[in-house]
Amino acid sequence: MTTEQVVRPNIMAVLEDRGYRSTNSRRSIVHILEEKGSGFTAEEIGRELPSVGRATVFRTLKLLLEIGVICRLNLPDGAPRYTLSRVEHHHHTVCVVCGNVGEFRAATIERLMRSLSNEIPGDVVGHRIELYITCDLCAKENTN
Amino acid sequence: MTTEQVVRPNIMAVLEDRGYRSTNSRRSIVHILEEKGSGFTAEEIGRELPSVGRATVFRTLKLLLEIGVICRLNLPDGAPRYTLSRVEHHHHTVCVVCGNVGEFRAATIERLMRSLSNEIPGDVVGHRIELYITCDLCAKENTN
DNA sequence: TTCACTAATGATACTGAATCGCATGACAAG
DNA sequence: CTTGTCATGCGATTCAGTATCATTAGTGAA
Repeated sequence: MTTEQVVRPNIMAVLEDRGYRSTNSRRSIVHILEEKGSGFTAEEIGRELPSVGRATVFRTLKLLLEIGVICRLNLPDGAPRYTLSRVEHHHHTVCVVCGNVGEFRAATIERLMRSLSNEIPGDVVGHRIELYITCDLCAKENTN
Repeated sequence: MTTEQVVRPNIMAVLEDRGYRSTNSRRSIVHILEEKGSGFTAEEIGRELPSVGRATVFRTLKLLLEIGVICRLNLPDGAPRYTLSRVEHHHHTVCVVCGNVGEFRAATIERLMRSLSNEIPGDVVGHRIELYITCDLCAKENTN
């Protein structure tokens, strides 16, 4: 019985609905994820859960990736960062200074992509958009 | 004196203009790049140039990346692929079946990105768009 | 509750991509 | 040709992720 505010469907429930077992390791990993919310690396998770094996962290992240509750982001440098996905289909903003990751949706983008598919040879099956930004926090720190 | 049709500025010249030396290794790597054009991996280059050290291949690719004559693409799986950049600013199509990479430009995208920057917190400093497609060739092979 | 089946785990070794450190070698300016 | 230094190749190393496998612990049925 916790007081955490879960803003999204219970991830463990999603796992169980798909026939995956609710284990201690998975619960604690998911718990960390919900705490961090975005921009975490596999390494970080592992460091915070020394009792959980390295392989299990990767296995679980892979699993969550497959069922679509997290996304993997390949930044230009550094280890890939994972982030909880709040909404079904979305894109990411990445701060080029601090590496923080945000999400956004824009219907105009989706419309544009659809219309673009006529000009592109082949069948468009998906797309990925990343906006590189300097977030307000980093911008402020720079001017000081 | 070769008969190759160089569609873009001589890469070696760009390197030299920046004060980098024109060496055998760099020349042969650049030569392969111009031959392949797009969608090559570092591994492939290395395989075709056994006389050139592994590290040198990566160092050279990194160098070319920095001066902007090639792009690195992080596909959902597999090693990153590099491609010569024909034009200043552009985006990529990646065939999810064969991994082939194409380039495209669309003024509408750039306009949209500009207008989007109002809705995004922070300063937008760049963007990256990848379209995942099944190319005509792969589509044809699948129906057979 | 107990049981048995099997998915999941942790430890460890391994892979493949990329980088580092360093001694040697090759450029290019004089 | 000489010289300073940039670039190279080699081998060791890092780093993310995976494979293997014996052991553990969920789970559904009895």
